[in-house]
Amino acid sequence: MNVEHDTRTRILSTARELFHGRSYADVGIKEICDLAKVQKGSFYHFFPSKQDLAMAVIDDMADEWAHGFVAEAFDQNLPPFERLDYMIDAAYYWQKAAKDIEGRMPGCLFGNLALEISTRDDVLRSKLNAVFHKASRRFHEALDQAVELGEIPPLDSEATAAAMLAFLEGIILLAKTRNDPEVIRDLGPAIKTLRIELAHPN
Amino acid sequence: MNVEHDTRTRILSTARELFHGRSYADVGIKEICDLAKVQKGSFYHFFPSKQDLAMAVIDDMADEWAHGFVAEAFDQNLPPFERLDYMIDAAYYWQKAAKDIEGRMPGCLFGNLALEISTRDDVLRSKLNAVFHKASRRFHEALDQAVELGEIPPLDSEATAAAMLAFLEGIILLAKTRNDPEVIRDLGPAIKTLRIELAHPN
DNA sequence: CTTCATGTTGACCGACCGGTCATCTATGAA
DNA sequence: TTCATAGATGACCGGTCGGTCAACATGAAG
Repeated sequence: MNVEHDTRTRILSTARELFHGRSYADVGIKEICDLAKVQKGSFYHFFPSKQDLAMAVIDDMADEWAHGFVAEAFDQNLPPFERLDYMIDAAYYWQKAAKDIEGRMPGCLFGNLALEISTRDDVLRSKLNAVFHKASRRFHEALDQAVELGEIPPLDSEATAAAMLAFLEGIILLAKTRNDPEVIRDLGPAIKTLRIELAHPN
Repeated sequence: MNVEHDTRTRILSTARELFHGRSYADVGIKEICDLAKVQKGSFYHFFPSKQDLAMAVIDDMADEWAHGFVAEAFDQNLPPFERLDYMIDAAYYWQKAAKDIEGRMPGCLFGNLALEISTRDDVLRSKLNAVFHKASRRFHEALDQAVELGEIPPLDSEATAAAMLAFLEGIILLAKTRNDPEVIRDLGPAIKTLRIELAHPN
């Protein structure tokens, strides 16, 4: 039932917000429970450990992402390169909205978590790696279609896709460090200029 | 004297290693003291707080960086675009060496700290921002020289420089998440394809 | 020999950490 | 009506956190 899982959902969304806005280590279970109006024992009824919570948070966010503006941006009806612009725009507006409300740019939850915990927790690292891999596939698709349509010459679309994702994460990192979402808008469009050639056989 | 500052130096380099290999929040002062063979009271004789330690660590690393392989990579005698290749190579070999020794990729200390603490500590954030700004100046210089030499058409060299730095941070992030330094070598060279055009007056 | 600054020592502080647990309540099937 | 199960409660655990402090060692200047 809905009510049964309501507690779990409240924990999940509260944790996601806090992890995103601060960091994994900096947010305690007590704080999550207080904000979600859940008792600690209740928390551990749904999540065996903080690590499990993090896993669930990543899954949750990845789902919402995939079915949300990522699905919009990578709409098959859009010309491939417009999807890139859409993605940059979406990132910009999201970060800007967050900053307008909270005064600071949270950045990308996945990027944040990846840098914070991937040296400490291999399970979470590989989960985040999977999220990135899946995201990179969208870029890959778009690039292949752009080649098919003759919009760009053939290239190593898989590597270029990964490079584009890296660039996206990189500008979000820089923007967060400057606490200025405009960085995303200023640098973002350069994502379309990234190219990795096909390795030619020798 | 040397010996007088030896304790401070030991704290500093131990903290740098631990922060780089794990994270700011995950490393306690006790652990730093134990590894550096320093008493806790002694620690607080040199650093008023953990935040001050972080500041010193960032300064320390930024100095070593600037006078180390960054100075080498951006050697004025190298052709501008070869400096970019050099920088990517240096990042690759450094991360690879670290992984071979410790089994995991530490990534970029500045990037790690930036994503972890820039929403929590504005002082540290702005210090990290300054480090990035300084690093971006090297790219800027190289780009301006490439234009002067007629190697590339004129472009918005400041924005492109920032984009290149973002890309570098992005591929290190991705590589760390995949725990595979090869990502840097595979995607890195694409840094040379990044371009942001000059905004034309309308 | 005294004074003073620089540094060292380790016990100590309250707060908080992630996590446990016995106990209680609500619900719905048999 | 009974009983099992899912969930809620909050006290409690050992350990660690960042940080403090009074006492003490050392060595150079007067």
